[in-house]
Order: sequence, then structure tokens, then C-alpha cells
Amino acid sequence: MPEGPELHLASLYVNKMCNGVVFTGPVRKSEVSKSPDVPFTCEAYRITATSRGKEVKLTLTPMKSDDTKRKAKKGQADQPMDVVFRFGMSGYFRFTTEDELPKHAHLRFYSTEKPCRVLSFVDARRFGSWQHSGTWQPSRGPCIMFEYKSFRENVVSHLSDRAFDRPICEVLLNQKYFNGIGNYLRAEILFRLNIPPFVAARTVLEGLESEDFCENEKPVKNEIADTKTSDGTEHKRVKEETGDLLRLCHTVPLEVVSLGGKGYDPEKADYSDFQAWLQCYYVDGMKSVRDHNGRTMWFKGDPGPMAPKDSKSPKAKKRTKKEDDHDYTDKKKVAKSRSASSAKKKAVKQEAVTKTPKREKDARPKEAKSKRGKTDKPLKVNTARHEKRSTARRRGSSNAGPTAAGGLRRSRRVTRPNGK
DNA sequence: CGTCCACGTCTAC
DNA sequence: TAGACCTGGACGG
Repeated sequence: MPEGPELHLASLYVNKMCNGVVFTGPVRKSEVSKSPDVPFTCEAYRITATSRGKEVKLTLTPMKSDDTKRKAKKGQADQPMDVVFRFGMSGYFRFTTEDELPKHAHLRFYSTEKPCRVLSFVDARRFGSWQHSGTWQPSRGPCIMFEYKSFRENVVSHLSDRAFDRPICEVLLNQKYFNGIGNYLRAEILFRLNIPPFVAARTVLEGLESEDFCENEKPVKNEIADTKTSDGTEHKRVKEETGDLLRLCHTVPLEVVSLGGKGYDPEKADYSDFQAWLQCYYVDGMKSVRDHNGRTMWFKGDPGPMAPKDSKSPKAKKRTKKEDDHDYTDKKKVAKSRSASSAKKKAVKQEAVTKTPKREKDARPKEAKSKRGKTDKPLKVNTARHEKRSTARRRGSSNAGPTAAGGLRRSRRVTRPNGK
């Protein structure tokens, strides 16, 4: 989930769910988490949230009480504390009753409610992190959504930075300049402007002004015009996006925010709106290649001059040694055995804490290129009916597969929503 | 069962 | 510029 829009939706979720709720006691961390303990405990405090780019900050505010004046009990906080979170690949917040704690709830805030409810930072992969008494990470630039003006100025005034020597698609992931842009957003943004992903960033950006002169232009609705070409293939022509690249880095993420909860609230695990919103990322018919950092770049048309020279011979990687395979990752599937009886301590299977070494990569280059004429597949499969994503599922280039941002599991939509 | 893939950083050679 | 860090879902055999 986590790109700028999801982090912001997470902050809205926290503010909505925790409005009026009183929290109490210490902040609790899971056994397996490597992030720092949060040294905060208070009889009664409130929680509010804000977001900036790809970070969310929770503010824990002690409530006034008689105790406060009487010099609260030792250890009790009387000053607010900020905890800054980064979501990694799988982080999110959930507010549930105590007995419905989600799996992987690594940091928890307990309310004073009767059936106690808990605000949890949930993160299955644990790539996320938090820092107490924190501030926004200094190395990250202004938020693309809510600090638009300074975001623009920061980019435009630093175009001489060597960072802009790289392909635009890779620079868009540089959080020092594009705090909030992630893998699906870079694809959607470049796609809207038809910018080849592997063109030098400076080339694409030079000439843009610090000021956004489009700001007041009415957002011309993107018209979609279906046209038939000689070969009978149906094409959809996207009519002019308003604004330059930097403006789209601001408006496109905001479109996701406006989609609402669907994008975030895992509760209603309904990502259909989000899926329908995607025009390029993981969309059937689009191309994809690994960028120089091993991340999949989705695009249409020309990849651009700086495209990876197919260099990475993924296959050359060969098997990784076999020797070490003894991961003692005791997989005790949570046998939902409802041993309601006493001892609840050990019952809670902990995530493996073994330090077992060597496991394979996450983003490792894979098969590449497989040029294929556009021949078959006139991408107009609305006939469907039972249509199980039966479509070819070649990786490395040219098209989709399952699972993606926001959980784009299952079949991919093949036709644009507004395409007729 | 095993392999591949995933919305992102981090640090170490 | 590679790995490291993780879990789990989709798929293939």
C-alpha cells in the first residue's frame, strides 16, 4: 500500500478512528520488532496523526488531570511525544478490539474503553520502522501532495545535482526530491505524459519553472477517444493531461487520496476502485522492465535511451549455493486451536527469531526481454464472462501478472473503465 | 511442494 | 550497485 497517498490515508484513518478515544498505559511493542521501544506511558492521552510524503507522525498528547498538577507518578508522561513511522512495503494502521489484534501488530496503543480497543501498526514484512521523539527524516524532501510549492522549488533549484543524471523513472523514486512517489505512482505519472521512463531526468525537467503556471487552469477532463486504425486494433487516445511532470507528481497522488478509504482501509479489502484507477501499473498490455535498481518499471511505448542494456543476465545468476539450507523457521501455522484455557502466553506463536542466514533476494533481476510483436492480443477483451486471467503471464517484459499495489490480486482489468 | 513476486529503504563491499 | 531485511500470495509441477 504504502506510497504517499496511502500514508496520508493512514493518517486520516487514525484521526477518524481515534477521535475522542482516550488511550492509557504504555505503548507496547512486539517481541520480534527491531524498531526501538517507545518510552511513553500515561494514564490518559490522545492520538492524532499527520503525514508528509512517505512518513506518518503520531502525536501522543497527555490529557490534563489533577494528577498532572500533583506531579504525576514517576514515569508518567506529561508532555506530548511524536512517533514517526515509515511503512516499508507492508505497513498500515488498524484500530481493533484487543482480541482481534491483527497478526504482525508490532506497535500498539491501548484505549481505556470497556472492551479495550487498540491502535496497531501492522507490518507483515517488517521493512517499516518508527522512531520515537522523532521528526520528519531530514534527508527527505517536501511532500509532493501537501508541500507542493516547496517540492517544486526543491527540484527546480537542484537540477544540477548529479542525482538528475539518472533516468527520470529512477529519479522519481529519490525521496530527497520526490517524497511520496513510489513504484506505481512513477508509472502512472510518466504514462499520463507519455514520457519514456529511461530518458535522463534533467532533460525532462530542465525548463520547468519553480512556479506552477497551471495552477489555476481548470482541470480539463481527460477525454478518451476511441479510434479504429487500419489494422482494426482499437486504440484509446488520451487527450492532453494538464500540467507538467512536477504538477502531475502532485495531482496524480491526490487522485488516489480522493478515491478514499478503498485505497487504504484494509477493512473493506476492496481495491476495485484503485485497480480501476490504474492506467499503466500492472495493467495488461503494458510493458515492464527492471530498472537499474531492480525495480519493475511499467510503461507503454518507447523505453528511452537509458534503458538497462538488458545487461543483467538474470539467468547467469545461476542457483545460489544450496549448502546452507537449514532455516529453522519453525512455521507453526496458527492452528486456530482455541485453547481458551489459561496460559495465553506461549500460545501466541512468535514469529521466527532465528538469525538463519542466506535467503534469496527480493528484487532480483529475472528473465528479460522477449520481444514480441504486438501481433495478437487486440486488448479489447470485454467479452470475458469467465475470463480467468488466462492471458499469458510472461515476466521480464510485456505484461501483467497478479498481485500489486494495494493488493491487485486476482485478474487484471483489461479494458479502461471509461473506454466506452 | 518450490519459485517468483510485491506499494521501500538501508549499509556495506 | 549489489545484497539484506521479511512474510505471504499466486502459480507451476
